[in-house]
Amino acid sequence: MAQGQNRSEHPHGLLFLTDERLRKGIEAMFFAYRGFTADPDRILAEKSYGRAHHRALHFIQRSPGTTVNNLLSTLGVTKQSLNRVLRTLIDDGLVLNAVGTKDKRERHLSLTDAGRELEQALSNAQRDRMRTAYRQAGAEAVYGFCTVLEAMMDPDLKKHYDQLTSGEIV
Amino acid sequence: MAQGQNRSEHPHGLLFLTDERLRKGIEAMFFAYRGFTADPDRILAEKSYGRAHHRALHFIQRSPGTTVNNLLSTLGVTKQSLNRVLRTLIDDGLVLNAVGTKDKRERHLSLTDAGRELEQALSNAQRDRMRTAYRQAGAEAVYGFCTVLEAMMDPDLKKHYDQLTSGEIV
DNA sequence: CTTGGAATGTCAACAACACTGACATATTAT
DNA sequence: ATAATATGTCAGTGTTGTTGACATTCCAAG
Repeated sequence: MAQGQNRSEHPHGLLFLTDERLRKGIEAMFFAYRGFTADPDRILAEKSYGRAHHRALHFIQRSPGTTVNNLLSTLGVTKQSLNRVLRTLIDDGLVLNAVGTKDKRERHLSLTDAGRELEQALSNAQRDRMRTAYRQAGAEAVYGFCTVLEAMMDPDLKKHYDQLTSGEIV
Repeated sequence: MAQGQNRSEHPHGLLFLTDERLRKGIEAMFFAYRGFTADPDRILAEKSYGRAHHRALHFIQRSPGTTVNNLLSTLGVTKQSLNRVLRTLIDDGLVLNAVGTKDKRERHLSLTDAGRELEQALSNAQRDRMRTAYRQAGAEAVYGFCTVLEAMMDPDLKKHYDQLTSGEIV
């Protein structure tokens, strides 16, 4: 029965747009994301932290001195949700919270030595898997990988991504 | 200071394995996954369902007649967690729960017409974004995309993925 | 200088979704 | 008969997200 398959099939080499191929990509994203987070998750569990702590550490490391508001829009969560995570990281001595010099309402976030250490451990674990996958797949595939991922992002999120990858210092 | 950058840099065109590139891929995964789930999430929120319901509907649709145990290992959650979701889907008349004929301990799961309808709506929303991204990136990129994702999966999860994409009927 | 708004922090309540542990019930296999 | 399997359920807990409300501090504009 016609279950809406091949809605986008064209005779001119657009077979990669069939519903079957799209579904395969969807399932690949699901299973790959599980692998993507598996290694950091193990480290986090030991320290009784969660994925949210990893994300905060990552983006603070990536943009040292960033403000809460900036981190908020990068992570896409509410301030209440982020604050709970930041609170524990600050109390545990992993994150520094400095009142802004120019604008004293702002708080500038950065990692302490201990924070950098944990972030490194998490990043290394995650990069190890990525590196293995990259090497296995090859440079060409990696290029395609990033191209498709970028095309999947919401425009608003893509801005944050581009800002980070352009390597500026906030 | 040496922050462990370019740990894997080689002189022979392996620049795609630098820590910088790996970090870019990690961030791409994070932002892309948000886009990946955004559209279904909107539909689910209307019906006060969550992502877990979507996953269950998806894999039941994909393997009609599958058992609870099989779904359990595909999703990688506990039976208590899955049961909560299945309970609501069965009570709401989206999923059928049939006692096995061969082995009466097993329950075979399948979608009702209403279940298929919702699953289609969710899948269409998700596929629309994938299709746009695929078309934008091109066939070559899509091939690389899948290759890298597959290399990122845990071997156990990859088995489930391969089983699904080989198109068998459980 | 007052006032409005921005940036931040915090309290409380709630929901989704994962977990563990324990226990019950069929049913099949040995 | 007994052990193992497949499933369901109850109770409790933790992480992470949400709303809504309210306070504080500070910049900026009238």
